[in-house]
Amino acid sequence: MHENANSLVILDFETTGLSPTNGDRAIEIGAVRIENGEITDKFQSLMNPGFRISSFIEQYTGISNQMLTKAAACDEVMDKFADFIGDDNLLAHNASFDKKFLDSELDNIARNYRGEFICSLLVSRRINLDAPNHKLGTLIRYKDIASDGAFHRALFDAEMTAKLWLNMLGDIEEKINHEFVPFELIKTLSKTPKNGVSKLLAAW
DNA sequence: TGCCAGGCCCTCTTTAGGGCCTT
Repeated sequence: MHENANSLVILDFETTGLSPTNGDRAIEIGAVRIENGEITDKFQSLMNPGFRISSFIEQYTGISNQMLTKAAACDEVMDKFADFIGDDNLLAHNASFDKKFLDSELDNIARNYRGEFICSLLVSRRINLDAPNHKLGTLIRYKDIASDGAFHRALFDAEMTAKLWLNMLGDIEEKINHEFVPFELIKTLSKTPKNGVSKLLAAW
């Protein structure tokens, strides 16, 4: 783990599709940094993938081809984003998706990161047992978290994921004998079968 | 031409299939 275990970068990509191995690219990155329970920094940028995006993605995200022609290239934006995340640990909602795009885009420019990825979706499935489902928008409503903006834009989704995360940390804190939730506990929790979660939290 | 993601997790499971999530 890196030096500042209290600092976490919560990120969200908008992309041209689901799979970088099929040629999909990132078109927007949004991220916030939280330290000691507060948002202390943010990053947002559109990026030009070098080809036209589908009308489905234009509609889904509200990001148009016209907006992207004016944006900086992916390589340029991702270089700045690699500086932003530094060595912080990382979190995303369904992290396996954002991780594969982060890895792919950073591979293109020979950049890297040293932080560890954790996933708010995997944690939610273990602690929000009564939620109707674990989509980001559903969980925001389920938790009564105020949201005023457009889902499926990168910075808004990153901000909402951060609020959801802080809310879930509060729930976990109430169940353990710690003043804060250790990163190691989150990693263990993410791999614990649902029926073992109560016992795990009680043991901390 | 025709193909078109993949990790997690449950179950009527493990010699597998399918739903959930992300764009």
